[in-house]
Amino acid sequence: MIENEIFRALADPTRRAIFEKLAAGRMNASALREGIEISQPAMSQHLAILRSAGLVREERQGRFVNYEVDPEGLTLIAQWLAKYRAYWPARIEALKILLKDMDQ
Amino acid sequence: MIENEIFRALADPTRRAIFEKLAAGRMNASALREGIEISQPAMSQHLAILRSAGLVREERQGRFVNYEVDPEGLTLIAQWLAKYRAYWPARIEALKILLKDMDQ
DNA sequence: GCAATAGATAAGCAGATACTTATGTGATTC
DNA sequence: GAATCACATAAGTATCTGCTTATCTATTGC
Repeated sequence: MIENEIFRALADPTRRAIFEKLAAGRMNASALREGIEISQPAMSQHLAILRSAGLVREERQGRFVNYEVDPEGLTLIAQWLAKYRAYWPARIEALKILLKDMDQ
Repeated sequence: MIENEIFRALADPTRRAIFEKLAAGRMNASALREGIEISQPAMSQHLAILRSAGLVREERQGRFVNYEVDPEGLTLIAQWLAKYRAYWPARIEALKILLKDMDQ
């Protein structure tokens, strides 16, 4: 089940940091390592897990591999979250702003 | 960091099942065990983790302890998700419906 | 072809996690 | 007040996770 992979992937703070960095723009694996203290194999392993969860996708460009956020994973989280909307507080401003953006 | 606790808590499929069951309505720990094959201590441990993550809250009622969904945890996930709204696909129907509900 | 570079994969290991059984704690019932 | 019930906590253990070092694969440039 992919839902399980998504939450497992995000359970690790290093992977969330990698994901956040990717959200700033597509980047190859070496560039991702800058600023995060992490070995090359560890980064490669984290990216494989994020990719398998559908949170990230890759595109090989010569001997570089560019990674970027995959909207599919985010959509699945949004769907999971939507199941519990009965419990959300009346105002979640961030989401209101989101919807306004979407309608423009 | 609570964000970390939330994602760690949701990384376990048994805990997500417990959370989902609680979303149907407040329930005590014994009632929660019905339908899920899990020992009493295991349930108690899972509930402690969900509670510590802010996903669930408890209210003691005599010798029973009623658990219910805590909106705080869900709000934090929504905020985390909102950070990446630039990557959401143009239409996430579930969330649109949510906002319409909220405006009424 | 050969060296260098970007990245993936393999194997091993220390620490974390989710379970188990056993026991403790607090409230209820008789 | 003794037994019972609902639940929490403790301690031990098998399994999982994330790291490490070592090695492999694929691409580039000479």
